Amino acid sequence: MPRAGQRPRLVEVAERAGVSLATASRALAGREGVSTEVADRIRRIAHELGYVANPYARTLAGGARSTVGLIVHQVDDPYFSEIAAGVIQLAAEQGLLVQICQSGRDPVYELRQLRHLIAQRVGIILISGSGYDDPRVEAEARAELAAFQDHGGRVAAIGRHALGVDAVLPDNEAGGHALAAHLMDLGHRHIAVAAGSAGLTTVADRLAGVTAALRQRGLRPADLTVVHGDFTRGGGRAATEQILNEHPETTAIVALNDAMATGVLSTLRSRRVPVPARISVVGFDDVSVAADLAPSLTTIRLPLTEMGRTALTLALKPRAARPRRRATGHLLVVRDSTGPAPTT
Amino acid sequence: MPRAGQRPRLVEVAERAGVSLATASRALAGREGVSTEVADRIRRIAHELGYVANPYARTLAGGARSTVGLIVHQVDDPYFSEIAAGVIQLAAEQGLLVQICQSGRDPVYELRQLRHLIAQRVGIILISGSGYDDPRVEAEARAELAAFQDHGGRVAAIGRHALGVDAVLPDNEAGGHALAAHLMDLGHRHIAVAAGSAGLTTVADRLAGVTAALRQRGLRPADLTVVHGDFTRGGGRAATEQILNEHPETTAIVALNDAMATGVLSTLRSRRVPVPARISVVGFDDVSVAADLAPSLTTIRLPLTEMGRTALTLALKPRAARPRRRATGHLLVVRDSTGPAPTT
DNA sequence: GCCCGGTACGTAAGCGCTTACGTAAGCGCT
DNA sequence: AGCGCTTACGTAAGCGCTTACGTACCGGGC
Repeated sequence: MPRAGQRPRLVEVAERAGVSLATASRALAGREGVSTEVADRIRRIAHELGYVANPYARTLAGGARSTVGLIVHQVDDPYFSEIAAGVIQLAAEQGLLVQICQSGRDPVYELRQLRHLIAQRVGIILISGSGYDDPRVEAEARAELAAFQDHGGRVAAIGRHALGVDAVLPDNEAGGHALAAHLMDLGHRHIAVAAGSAGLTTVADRLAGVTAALRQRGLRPADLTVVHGDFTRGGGRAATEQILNEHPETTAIVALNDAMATGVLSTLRSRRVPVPARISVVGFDDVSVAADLAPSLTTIRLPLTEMGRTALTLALKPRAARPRRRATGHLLVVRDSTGPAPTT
Repeated sequence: MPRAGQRPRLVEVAERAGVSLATASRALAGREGVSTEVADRIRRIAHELGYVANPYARTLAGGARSTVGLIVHQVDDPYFSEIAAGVIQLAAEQGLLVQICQSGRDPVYELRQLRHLIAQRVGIILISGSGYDDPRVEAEARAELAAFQDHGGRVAAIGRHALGVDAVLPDNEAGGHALAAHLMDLGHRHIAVAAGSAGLTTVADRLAGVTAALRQRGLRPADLTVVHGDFTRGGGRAATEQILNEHPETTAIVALNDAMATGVLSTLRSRRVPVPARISVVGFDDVSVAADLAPSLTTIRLPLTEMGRTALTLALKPRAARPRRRATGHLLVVRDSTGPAPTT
């Protein structure tokens, strides 16, 4: 008998179908050992009753955990919100729930969030955002994730390669290379980099691509100005001030992500420096507003939403012998923020 | 005895403390009926063991549900991602987990997500984004939420008032009024509105504010051009095309949110229409990129992140006799996209 | 001295589900 | 007919926790 005002339970479904709890459970789980007619009848009745399994009971009883934990640095950063959108989309299609956490770019806090998710017994953990250069923290995260996987959890990372788990990896080095090459093709020789914190692996990788391109064309790394700061709009502003003051000969600024590029453009505008006539600017990521900045931003396109989907797809597959890696590819999108180097 | 490689259970804590399961549970829940010394000892041991309650078992047994479901239209829309950031922040402070769902601006799909969250037995539901003008769907959502609350769930809405639940309500009408007044102060008399879908209550409310301001100053509503479209960047682009083609006398465009305003600016730029010299543009919401568009956008500031926090705060309080309402206030932020009406 | 009430704890019954194991029926085979 | 094997289902034991109820003990009032 259905209890008034309560959600139907599996027993109700089973009773209505005239079968036992076990059979009903098996039928709804799509497990074998139930004849087709009976299974169909059970499913039909479940649907009629609006039955939805209680995930707490299901998980407690040892069934599949159906929630995925997503760790981002900051949801209101478009880089992460676009990734999150991809994850949430695919999760909804698969009937999974997404629990989202912010780490605030703090490795220690991130570790705490990670432990919290594991304690909450999520089935899948997706961890996005640059890794940290601090071997201690990375090692702890690695160990925690390894243990989690040994107990049947699944993990995928987005944009970090040092965790020993499946990963979706943007082509950071190649992208950095393409940006620098593009600027040099335009005649720029005095290039400055607005880089994020030195402790982020993403920063290091992108920077490596830039310096490689310079070296390839005969410039010495010493010719490159690199200013580190926050990997955010504010960091871009600060870096630009410093570049303008200390390296006035600069004709092009490479911001290592679009958030910083936004700050760079903002400062140049308020300083009335014409872009790209006097200084060219490039970003990295191609978040969706990049095309709407003024001038619209030349940048490296990463398929952010797709990256989110891919990461979840990896995590839904059974664990492989060795961590899988998916490169994202990269695409230089040339817009209005870059132009020929000014002829002195 | 601790089972190898498993997370500690409450029994382990209880055994180590030499007490029964019940006492351990009471102590950790901070319930009374346990002497201070014993409770302290239990808590200390739990901490030493790294014990974290299994939320599935806890919820199944009838304890407090500790997860909050957040429904947004689209996470990668800054309006929602900034709200989400506020919710996630506060949730983390409170030790709650946030499950996030996208409705994709589809009322039917939204209803499905809502039912899904309820079926998942979340404890709190936060539902953000404009309401729909479709009384059938709203009524169903209302009924679903009422039943959910009757079973002890808590609900708060952000930006919708027809759900019969606690709500954080942006000052849509007053904001619309302020925008129109600002433009008229600048001498504009040929104003067009790039409005979102007519079926969204937010659109209707903001539009009402605009027309009220016009009427107040002696313009007839017929003098106002209103073009409906998607409540997105693309919708803003389309609306602008139509306005330029069919109402060339227009000197100011009111976009009813910043996403549309972005599209408006984008189209005006590609059409080489000087802003604000020839046409002024205003938006609504003040998402964080609004200041970085070119020209920077005059808009109505809503405390988005704060709104997310406030909504969760409301939901954490016990239900009141009548739904509570919190107005957000509004602030006209004048930037570079508005200027005096051109002297013909 | 006894009874009463309160406090501090233990006992055990679930919460709704999954699944190992048991069982009965049906089949083909010798 | 009897055997074993498979298939289709039922039985019941938990998963880890909360909580209603029971019990032991202590102090105070008459």
